[in-house]
Amino acid sequence: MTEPKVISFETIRVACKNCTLSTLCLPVGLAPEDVERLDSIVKRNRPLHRGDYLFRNGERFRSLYVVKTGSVKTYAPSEEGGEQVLGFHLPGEVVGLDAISKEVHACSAKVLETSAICEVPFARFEELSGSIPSLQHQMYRLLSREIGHDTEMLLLLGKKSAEERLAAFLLSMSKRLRKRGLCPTDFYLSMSRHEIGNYLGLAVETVSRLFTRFQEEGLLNVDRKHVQLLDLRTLEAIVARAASDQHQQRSPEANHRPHR
Amino acid sequence: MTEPKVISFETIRVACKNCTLSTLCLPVGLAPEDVERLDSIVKRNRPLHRGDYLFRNGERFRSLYVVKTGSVKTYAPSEEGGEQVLGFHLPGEVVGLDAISKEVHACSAKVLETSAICEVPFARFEELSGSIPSLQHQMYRLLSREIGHDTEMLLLLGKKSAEERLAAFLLSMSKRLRKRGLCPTDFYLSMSRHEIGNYLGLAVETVSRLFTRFQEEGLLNVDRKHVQLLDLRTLEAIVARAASDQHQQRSPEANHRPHR
DNA sequence: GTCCTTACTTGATCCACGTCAAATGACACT
DNA sequence: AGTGTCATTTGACGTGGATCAAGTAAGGAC
Repeated sequence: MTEPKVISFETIRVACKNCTLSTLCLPVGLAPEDVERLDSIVKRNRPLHRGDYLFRNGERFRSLYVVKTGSVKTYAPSEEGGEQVLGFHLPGEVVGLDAISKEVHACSAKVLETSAICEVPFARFEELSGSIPSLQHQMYRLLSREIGHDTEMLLLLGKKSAEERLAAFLLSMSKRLRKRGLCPTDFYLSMSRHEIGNYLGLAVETVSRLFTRFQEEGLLNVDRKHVQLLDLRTLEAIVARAASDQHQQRSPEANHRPHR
Repeated sequence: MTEPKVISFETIRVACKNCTLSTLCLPVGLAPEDVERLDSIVKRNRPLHRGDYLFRNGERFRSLYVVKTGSVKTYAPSEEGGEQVLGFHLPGEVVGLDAISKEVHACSAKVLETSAICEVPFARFEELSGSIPSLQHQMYRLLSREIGHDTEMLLLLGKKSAEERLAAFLLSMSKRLRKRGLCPTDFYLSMSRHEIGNYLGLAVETVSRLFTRFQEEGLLNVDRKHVQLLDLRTLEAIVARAASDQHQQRSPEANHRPHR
């Protein structure tokens, strides 16, 4: 409110219709006037900084948040500082979807680096989506995609080795960066080794050793938080390996009773 | 059409408004005429039997399925018969939510025992939900709840020991049966040890040994697929234990830079 | 009933990864 | 530059649970 000039500049720059994420975040085929309506309910707060919270565990659910730039981690804290990292959220991704059902946040969302975040008050969004079919459709898809993603993580945590997990994590980052037009082979990790390990169900030491080993094997270069993927092909092979090598269970259910 | 009496009896019996699951499955406060509308799009097929599929991996997504009686497992098959069991679905639970986004089923759903299943064609449901706000709301909540549930599983697979996993699984069954008015301490497991192990990320042998040990410790009785939980309190303590014992990580992020 | 298949159990090893310990390196603050 | 803090790395070791290997028992076909 101190500098109208800045505000108006920001207003233009950040409108949904100009957002570089619009293909990720807006429903395809949304009529311009509907984009306006959506735009009008989205709040654009000042940039947040490392350590800031979007919301905390236990707070009442009010809004969804869309990462515009930067990154956010969500985690379920337990007493005594223990926590389970639930996810890392990159630009274009929505945070807070799990809280819709309970109306209370079951996890906390913390900003990992200076980030721009859009806030979408859910009650208003829900109302709006009732009158814009393609918005509703997009929301169903968004929620469903999140379920699909969690499902992949279940597979990862349930069946894969440490090596496969880290490879999958790196490729996931790579794929998501590519989708956003960022370099998929050369990026900074805004989270610590500790957080990566926690997320993947591994000890920090294991993560560290794997980075070292991957580097020795020429799959990547690491320097601190900077990662350069050198051999996507092999990394993919490592992830895919799980399917064939592992748990070679000769599906005893496959040929169940011929139940004529 | 041979016995109108039976047909009409069935028609009445299975209508949504008479369904014993309605409090689980219908939005609260749905107007009677809206229930009718929902009812009219729901298909009620003949009972399915063990081994039947609701849908398979790769098929085009058309409908959601609601388990009315019986149970269903969903799993992601990989070549050579390996698979990851994604979930077991009890009466009142919806199957297929993860396929909305991709329009193709990424997993298969197989019936574990003779079951009655309602089919809800999604396109028609989606349309309907656009004109019934509370139906839309319920759908958002349903999808969100699924995300929350997956999130719990992530924690389970990422951080908990074999013992904790099995205890959590049994308590989850118990809780869900209780919600449906069924006996929460005495039930049959319609899935094999193998499937339980797969679901929990454990080897069959480990599951078997744990059942034996839990029985020795007086926590439950098992006989084949029949389980009687004797000491819910202790089982809960085992699950909760994870929070305090495990990964006693003194959250290095907790007191991050005081970023004044 | 017998045979056969497959589920489950139990015991004996093995190893991937967690845990413990210590050294090193970044970065922030003075 | 000097110091303290904390992230990361590296090494040594221990263990939970996977894997391998029988043995047992239940259910289905005939």
